[in-house]
Formats: sequence, structure tokens, C-alpha cells
Amino acid sequence: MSKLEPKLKITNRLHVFRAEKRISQEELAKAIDVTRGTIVAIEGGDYNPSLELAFRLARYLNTDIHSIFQAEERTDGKNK
Amino acid sequence: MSKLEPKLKITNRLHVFRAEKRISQEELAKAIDVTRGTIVAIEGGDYNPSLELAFRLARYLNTDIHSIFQAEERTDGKNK
DNA sequence: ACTATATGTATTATAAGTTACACATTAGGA
DNA sequence: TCCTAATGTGTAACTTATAATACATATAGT
Repeated sequence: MSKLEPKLKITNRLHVFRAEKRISQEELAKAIDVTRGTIVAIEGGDYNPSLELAFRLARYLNTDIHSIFQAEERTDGKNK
Repeated sequence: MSKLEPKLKITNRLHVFRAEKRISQEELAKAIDVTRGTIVAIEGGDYNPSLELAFRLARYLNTDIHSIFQAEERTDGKNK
């Protein structure tokens, strides 16, 4: 319970990169040494990974962090 | 005890950006809504902030995450 | 000397990231 | 149909990020 919302909403296009490379969540997870649950959580939405993990993802996908992750202003805290 | 090392070492040039803007740790902390302790920890070294916080920093400093943070392979011994 | 600012360090407490499971479902191929 | 890979969902345990606070110290200006 109690999920404090961060100031910025982090969205990502990880599934797009995965689709381009045609790799499964499990493959990606093993490649960057996390569990599949972590990949699911990231792709699933409101999830704020560590910067180090973001770097590992960007490095593996041969791109930069901003190409994978975008930060949006959180226009309202209580719109749900 | 038991400090699992991340796969990548995250370094940063936050103090350089601060120096350029001539702002104190406390000013920066307030601007991005963290405590000064968090700024000290980040500048101090082996510290892995959240991606969301990295975005807040980059946004405030009018730059991108990679200009502030760099990921190095962890070459030091006893890896794995 | 005094004062205020800036930084480093430390401790405790809470929030959140991540793992390691398990179970379910869906889509495809043989 | 059966089998398998891929994905979604959930939860408990563990680790780490961050907050809140206090204390120390150095430095610059008065």
C-alpha cells in the first residue's frame, strides 16, 4: 500500500526495441542480468528503474537512455 | 556488510554543473525536491540514483542524462 | 572574534527496486 | 489436440534509495 507518486512520469519504448531485435523478455532479462519480472514491470508502465539498470538496457540495445525512456510532467496527481 | 556491486559503475559530473551554475548543494536539492543528503551522496561517488531523479537533474540543468552521468565497465577485481 | 554559508559525515526510518518464486493465459506449431 | 514459448499477474523476502535529522568543520566576510 501507499505508492507515492514521483514528480515525473517515466514512460518507455522497451517493447518496441525488443520487437525490433525480436528478443523475448526472458532473453533480454538474461542479457542484462535481471529477472523477467523486472522487465515485465518496466514494460508494464509506472515503474522507475535505477539509473544503472537504464544504462545496462541502453548499452545492450545500442542506444541511449533517452531513446528508451521519456519523462513526462505529471499533469495531475489524482487523475486516475 | 554485504554490498552487492552493480555491474556498471556510475560516475557523474554533477559538481561541475553546479560550479558552472554557481549553485550550492542545498539550492540544487531544493530545486529538484530532494534533500541535500541525496546530492552529497550522488556527488560523493558510488551511488546509483533512480532514473526519475536523473531525469529531474538533467531537466533542471538543461542537459541530458548522459552529460551528467557516465557508465563505466566495472574493471576492478573480484568481479562476479 | 563572531556569523553565516557550504560541505562532509553519520544514524535512523521509510519507500521503492529487485529477486525468486508460483500459477495462469494465450498463441503457434507439429 | 498436445506441447511449448511467451507473457501477465501476484506475493514475500531482501536490498537499496531517499528523507529527516544532527553534528562537525572549514572558509569568507564583517
